[in-house]
Amino acid sequence: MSTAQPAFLVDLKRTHPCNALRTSDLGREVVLMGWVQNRRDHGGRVFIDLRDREGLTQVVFGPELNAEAHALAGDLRPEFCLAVAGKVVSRVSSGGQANPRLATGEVEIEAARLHIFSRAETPPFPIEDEIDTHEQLRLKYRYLDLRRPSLQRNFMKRSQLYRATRDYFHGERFVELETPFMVKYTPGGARNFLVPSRLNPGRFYALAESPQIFKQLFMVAGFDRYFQIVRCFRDEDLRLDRQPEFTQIDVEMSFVVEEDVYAIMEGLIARIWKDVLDVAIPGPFPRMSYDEAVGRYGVDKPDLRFGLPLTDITALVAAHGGANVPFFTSTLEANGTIKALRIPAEHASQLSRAELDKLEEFAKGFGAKGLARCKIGPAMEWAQTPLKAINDSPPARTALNEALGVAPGDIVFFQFGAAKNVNAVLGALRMHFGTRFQLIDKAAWKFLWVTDFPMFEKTDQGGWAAAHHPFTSPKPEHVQHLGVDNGKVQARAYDLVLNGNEIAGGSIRIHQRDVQQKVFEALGLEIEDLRAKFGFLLDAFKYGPPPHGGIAFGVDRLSMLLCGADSLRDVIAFPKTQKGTDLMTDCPTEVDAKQLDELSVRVKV
RNA sequence: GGGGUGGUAGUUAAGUCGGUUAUAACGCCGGCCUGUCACGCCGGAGGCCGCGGGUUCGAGUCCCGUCCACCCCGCCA
Repeated sequence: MSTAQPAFLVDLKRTHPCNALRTSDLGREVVLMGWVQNRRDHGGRVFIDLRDREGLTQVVFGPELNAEAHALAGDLRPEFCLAVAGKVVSRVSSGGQANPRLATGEVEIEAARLHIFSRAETPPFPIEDEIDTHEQLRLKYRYLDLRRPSLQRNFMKRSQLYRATRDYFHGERFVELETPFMVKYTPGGARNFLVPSRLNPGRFYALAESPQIFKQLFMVAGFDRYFQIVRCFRDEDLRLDRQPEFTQIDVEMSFVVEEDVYAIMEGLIARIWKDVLDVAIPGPFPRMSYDEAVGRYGVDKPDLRFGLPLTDITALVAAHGGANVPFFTSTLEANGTIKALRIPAEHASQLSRAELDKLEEFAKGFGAKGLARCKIGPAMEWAQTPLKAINDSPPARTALNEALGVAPGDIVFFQFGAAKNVNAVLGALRMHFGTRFQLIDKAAWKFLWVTDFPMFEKTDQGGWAAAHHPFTSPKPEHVQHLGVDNGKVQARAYDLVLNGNEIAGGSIRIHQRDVQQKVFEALGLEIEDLRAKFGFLLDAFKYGPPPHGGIAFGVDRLSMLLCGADSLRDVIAFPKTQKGTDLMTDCPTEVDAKQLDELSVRVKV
């Protein structure tokens, strides 16, 4: 009986992982442990593929090799966990063929002993890379999903990413420091998860959205260079690339300006790409202002792997008095923006009438009222378009054609109205076409620093909110506008963008109390309010705060890009669903009345 | 808060105009097989058609509601 072989694990240790053996190991006595990938039973000859996180090795059983093991091998089923001891032999010399698709395909193990550690029920889905299973099921049986080689590769890469990060920062004299997860609740920004305090009835901790203030206090404390790989929590709606708890590489440095931060982070990226993918990422990365990014690409995180830039034609149209084109004149009257996206003829010709019509629905999904377009005719006239009145104003048409750089056969898409909506729609449309026309080089790594962000954004209530966060330093030359003309103030903030994804964001912080005070005031925060919320920070800044700045990377997104994964859930071991539930543990749950009572919490539902 | 897609055997899917016993593939179970590697051959089992109502002689199919998962908008300082 198999259970009567306790020698395994005690005096028979695993000698190799399952991807290690080659013809150079022929004749060696080895012990492998792992899971059954597959069994091919020919009666007098039984083959199994034994799998561990490294790979596969074929094991062969035969009555003349070991009768007991051969008999037991008949019982084996996928995902049984077992140990095999035997000799490495050549498949060809043993009368078979090599399998060129396996790293270990020239050899096999002749099983002299077999020990079944545990049997397995039939798994709900096969443990292999190419599975076509609803994610619901994968999440319920996450421990089986995680057995799949592709996910194991992802997590081994993520582990390397962590190692590269720690190695790099320690080499640059950063100190790894921890900050609390249970912190003071501050309204504004992302919603917080709350933790009731049993010892302080009626009071709550918040789970930290980020270690922002604490890392600044590390700078006040003189740690100079800090980093941390840290979990953060935000109670916002979820997406493909957003989880309620996520991980950041959090960084803060004293005595730096923007260029110092860029240089250190470019070094980090180069190190990570070298160590994880063995790819060289030369710096420095290109820079682009927020205005240019939004102007040319419609978004503050442009994907530079392909072109298709947007063109703002508002001024040109205005210069021609709207050219008697209804959409143009009404937009000008409303002080709106007019932008265009040109699709060159070579791509435009692929678009059927039906597809063009469907694009309008696509645009509406991003807030468009419609999607005006025109086709450039042989004589450069605007055809098939609600803007056909332009053809009655040849000078205006010529000027626009020139600005757009169009040629016959091109199709141009237009948006009119508030700049924010115009950019959102055309930016999304541009990305759509990038994919649709396969313009995106999948192997490219296009890094970009986006700089010169606005300091504030208008809120729906007509007030101002911090675009980054309220500790971001305004540009010194803009401090005079604080509270006077907030829209003019630019921040010393920056984002690192990779292939159209924001992978990091940060800023040079305010270290002068008076400037901090002015920013708070510009945001409309009351003084007492301020003292209550951020008094400790203002107090800290009384005691010689150094100039400082930092950045935080979204590690999950970074891992996703490094792994080429389609979803954040493929690089987070135990992710939540879009409703924030865990299908494996069935969480969150209700709690019993006694527990609630102890916490002085009453539940309304 | 809003829009979209999906839920039928263990899994992935098909299921026409509402009509007989709900199909297929893979998987699973039993048997045979000494060179397979998507092994092969023979045989077999397996269904709350997400859930709850309704219409109908009759519902997987039509209607209403609801739950779950996924994608997107809003949201994410």
